Amino acid sequence: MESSSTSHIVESLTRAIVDHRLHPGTKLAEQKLADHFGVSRTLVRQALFQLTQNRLIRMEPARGAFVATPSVQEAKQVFEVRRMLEIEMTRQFVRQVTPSKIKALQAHVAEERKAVEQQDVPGRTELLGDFHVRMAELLGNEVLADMLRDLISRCALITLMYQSSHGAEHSNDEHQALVIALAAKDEARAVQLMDEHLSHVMSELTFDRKPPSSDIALALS
Amino acid sequence: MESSSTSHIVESLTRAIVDHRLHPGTKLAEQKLADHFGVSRTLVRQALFQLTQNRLIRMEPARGAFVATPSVQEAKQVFEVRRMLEIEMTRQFVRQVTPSKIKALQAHVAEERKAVEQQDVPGRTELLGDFHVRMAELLGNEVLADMLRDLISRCALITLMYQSSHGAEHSNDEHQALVIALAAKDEARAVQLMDEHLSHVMSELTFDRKPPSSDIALALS
DNA sequence: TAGACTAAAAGTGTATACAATTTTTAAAAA
DNA sequence: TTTTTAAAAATTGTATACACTTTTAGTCTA
Repeated sequence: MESSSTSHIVESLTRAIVDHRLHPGTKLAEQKLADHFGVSRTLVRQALFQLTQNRLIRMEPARGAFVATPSVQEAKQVFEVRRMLEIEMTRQFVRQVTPSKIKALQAHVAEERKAVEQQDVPGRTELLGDFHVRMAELLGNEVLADMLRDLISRCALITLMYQSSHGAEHSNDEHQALVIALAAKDEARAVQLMDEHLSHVMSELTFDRKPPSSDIALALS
Repeated sequence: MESSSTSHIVESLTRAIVDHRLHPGTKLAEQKLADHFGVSRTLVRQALFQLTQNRLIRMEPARGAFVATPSVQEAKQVFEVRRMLEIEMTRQFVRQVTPSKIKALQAHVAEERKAVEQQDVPGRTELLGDFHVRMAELLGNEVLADMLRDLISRCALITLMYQSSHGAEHSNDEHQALVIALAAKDEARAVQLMDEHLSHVMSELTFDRKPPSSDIALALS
């Protein structure tokens, strides 16, 4: 397209994977990516190595890069780690909640609702994930926010592989209920709601894989 | 040295940083690293980009790579995230504890003690960190273990920047006490001990920076 | 001596070249 | 028709080349 650099490629590919335009298992041929971004393979390669660290792709020696296909076990563990982080995050949030933070979350939930109603699938996926990152940011913990961003990106992959029914409006409702509990400073209830929310997202996964598809040129256009 | 590849360089540099042979702020000149590893800059560069993702190094445009110098704020946030993860990990550990898992942890603590007594500084640092990773592994959550590995690597950097008194034997004692509580399936006490342990490690940090040093050739030999 | 300017040296950012490996294609054999 | 084999094409892994930027060293000036 235009001005680039490794990080631009990383972001673009991440976005494509999280938005489900690139499916698990898709081969990421270096030259094709290089052509698409208008750069040399060198830069593409650097980007791919970075994405390897997030577990969004895997590289097989001499065979190239593929969009990751997380196993059932990995999927469960990712959600388990999210649960660990977010339960404690919720506790802390309640302890240092302020009206402006509640307002920020309410505004976010409203945006979610709009995206759900308009059936804006990529938009609502992003917003539903961002809710959790937003909580971390409002808590003032950027390290936590970064970590959750990574985990949620992986969840987007997992969701695509294993999700049968997409409980989008359901998640939105649960976010809303959580914000109410946070505003009421009801720690026990907030924690319970967050726990149930994550359990619920996870319980909607059906652990029988579907086969992946594979056209990278189209996905990135 | 010998056979290489990007991941070998990543591991070698990670090790050097975690073991305090490379100090925060040290310039990582690409050609020097390339010469040291007997490869071209291409591979070094790929490794550096990967290390960027772990926050072990930072890259400044046109100025090169440096060992990261985490801010006070970042340091506190890293420990906070560890606390979140490890408190919940402790809860779960108690719930699914078995004699063989306790044995494994006891063996680990014994190794720690040996390293502390022999004043094997790099060895004890690694072992004291690995205790936490080991718990995650015994819990069967590899995703969690990976995440803790990264966080603990960052803690090694932070420790070097901000730690005044090294409470190595103290940490070892706290690990030992924790294992006893785990074995007794005393959830409340185990969680409390883990919480205090992390608070304690963090409280030993003195947040007034020291200046970094800088010879990479020596550090890697 | 200290500061500002300039030229040389060193270092980073990107593309390209080429060897080694894998994948594809096509032909031959069962 | 299916399987095997072999050659060709495509792809990855690594090194090198070169433009551009930053750093360094030295010279000139105040």
